[in-house]
Amino acid sequence: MVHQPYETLIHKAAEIDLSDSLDLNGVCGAQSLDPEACVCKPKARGRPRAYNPDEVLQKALKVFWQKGFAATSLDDLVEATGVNRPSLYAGFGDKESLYLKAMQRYRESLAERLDEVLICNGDPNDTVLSIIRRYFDIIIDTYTGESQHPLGCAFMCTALNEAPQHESILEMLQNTIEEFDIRFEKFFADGQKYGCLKPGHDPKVLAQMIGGITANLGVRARAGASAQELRSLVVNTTAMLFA
Amino acid sequence: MVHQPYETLIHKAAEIDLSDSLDLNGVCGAQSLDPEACVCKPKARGRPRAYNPDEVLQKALKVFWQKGFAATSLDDLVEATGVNRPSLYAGFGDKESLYLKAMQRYRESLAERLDEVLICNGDPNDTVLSIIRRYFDIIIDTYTGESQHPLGCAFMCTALNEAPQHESILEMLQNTIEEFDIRFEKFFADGQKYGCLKPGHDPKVLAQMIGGITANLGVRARAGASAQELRSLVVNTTAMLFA
DNA sequence: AAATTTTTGTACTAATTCGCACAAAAATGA
DNA sequence: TCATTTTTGTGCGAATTAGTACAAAAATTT
Repeated sequence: MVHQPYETLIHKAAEIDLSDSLDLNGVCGAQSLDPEACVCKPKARGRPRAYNPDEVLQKALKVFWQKGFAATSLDDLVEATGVNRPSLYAGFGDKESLYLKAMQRYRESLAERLDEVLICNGDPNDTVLSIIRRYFDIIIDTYTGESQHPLGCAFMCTALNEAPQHESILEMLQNTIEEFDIRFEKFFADGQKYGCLKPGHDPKVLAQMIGGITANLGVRARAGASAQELRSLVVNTTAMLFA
Repeated sequence: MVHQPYETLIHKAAEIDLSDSLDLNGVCGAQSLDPEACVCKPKARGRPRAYNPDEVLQKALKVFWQKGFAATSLDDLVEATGVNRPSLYAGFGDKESLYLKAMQRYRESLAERLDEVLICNGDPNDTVLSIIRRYFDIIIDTYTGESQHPLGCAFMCTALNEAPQHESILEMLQNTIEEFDIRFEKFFADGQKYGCLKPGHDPKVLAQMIGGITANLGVRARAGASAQELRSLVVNTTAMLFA
C-alpha cells in the first residue's frame, strides 16, 4: 500500500538482513512462540495461546502460495488458519508481516533439506551429477507436492509480483537469490577443489545454470507441468552439463 | 474472483486458443480498433473514439507490470490511460480481459522482434552463439528498459501469481511457454540441420537451457539486477553452452 | 479468592473495490 | 435540420477490504 522508493533499499537491506534473518519471535505477542520446546522458562503468565504458530504459518503460506499476496484477504487467512483476526495481528503483525514470516519459514525448512543433500566431499561414488539430481528431486517435490495441483516456486509465483510495491518483499527476494547463489557457488567450488568438475567449468557459471534450470522448473510447475515432465527436463539438462 | 476448476482447462484451451490468439477486435465496441489503418471501410457511425486503443493497452500493461494484476485497481487504469471507466469496459471488457489484451499485445510485439533475430540459415559468419546473444540483448532490453527500475519478465512477474485463480491467465501462460519452446526447438533444429550445433547437443534440450537462462534473467531483473549484471550472466552461460 | 496478565472473539469503521445506469456529447445519415 | 448511432463522463450502489475497540475468557501470581 505504501509506495517506497527503490533507492533506500540497499541501506535498509544491510540493516535488517542480519538481525531479522532468523528472528521469528520478533513481532509476536508476549508469550513464547514455540509452545513445547523451551523448558527453562517459567510458564507464561496470561491466557495461553490457542494455536500453534508454526502450523499457522504453514497454513497461511498455503493460501498465499495459491492466491498470491494481494489477492489473499485476511478473511481467507482467518478461515485457513482458524485463528481470529485480532489474534493474527497480535501474533504476526499485519498481512505483509505474516506473509514475510510464512515465507521465511518456508525458506528455512527448504534450506534444511538442501543442506543435507548439497555436500561435495570428493566421494567418487557420489558424483556431482547425482548430487545435483538429488537437489532437483527436492525442488520438484516442493514445486509439485504441496497441493492437489502444482503451485510452483512460492518465491517466483508470489514475491516477484509484489516486489516493486513492497520494499520488504523485494529485500526478502534479494536475500533469497543471494543465499541461493552462495550455496551453489560454494558447492561447485568444493567440487572443483576435489576435481569433480569438468575442465573449464567455472563454479560461478555452473551456479547460474542451476539457477536457470530451477527457475524454469518453478515456472513450468505453476503452468501445470507434472513432476514427470519436470524430471525429464532435469535429466536432459543436467546430463548436458555434467555427464 | 471466480474460482474455476483446473480440470476444464485443457478443453477450454483447445477451444479458445485458435480463435482468440490474434483476435484484438473481439470484445471491443462497434468502431474499428485501429483509427488510421483501414481505408476501405466507410467512416464509423457514432461519436468517434477519443483514445488510441494500442496506446491504452501499452499504458495499461505498464501498470499491471509494475503492480501486478490483483493490486491494480480500475482507478489506477483510468488514471494511467486517461480513459473513463465505462469506456474501458466498452472497449476492452473487464479488468481480466484488459489484462489479457495488454499481455497479448506485449507478447506479439516481442515476438516480432524475436522473429527478426532468431534465424539460422547456416551462415558461417553468424554463429549460433552470436544469434543467441542477440536474442538475449532483446530480452535484457525488455526486462530492464521499460521503466526507471527494471520490471523483469511481465509474464513471470504477473501471470504466475494469478494462474491458479484465473483460468484464462493460466491458459495464456501455457500458450506463451509453448510458443517459446516451439520457437527455440525450431531454431536449434535448423542449427543442427546446418551443422552449427556441437555433436551430442539436442535441440530440445538446448531450448530448455535457453528457457532456463531467460527465466533466470526475468527473476533477477525484477529483484533489481542491472542490465550489465544480466549481460554478464548471459555471456558466461552462453559461452559454456556454445563456445 | 482477588489481582494481574495475556489471548480470544464479536462487532465495528472507514476506505476501497468493481461494475453499471443514465444522460450529455459528438459524429453520420437522411 | 432532425433522427440515429456510438462514445463519453458523472455518479452511484453493493460488496469487500484492512485494521481496531472492547469486553469476555483463561491462565498465573500473590
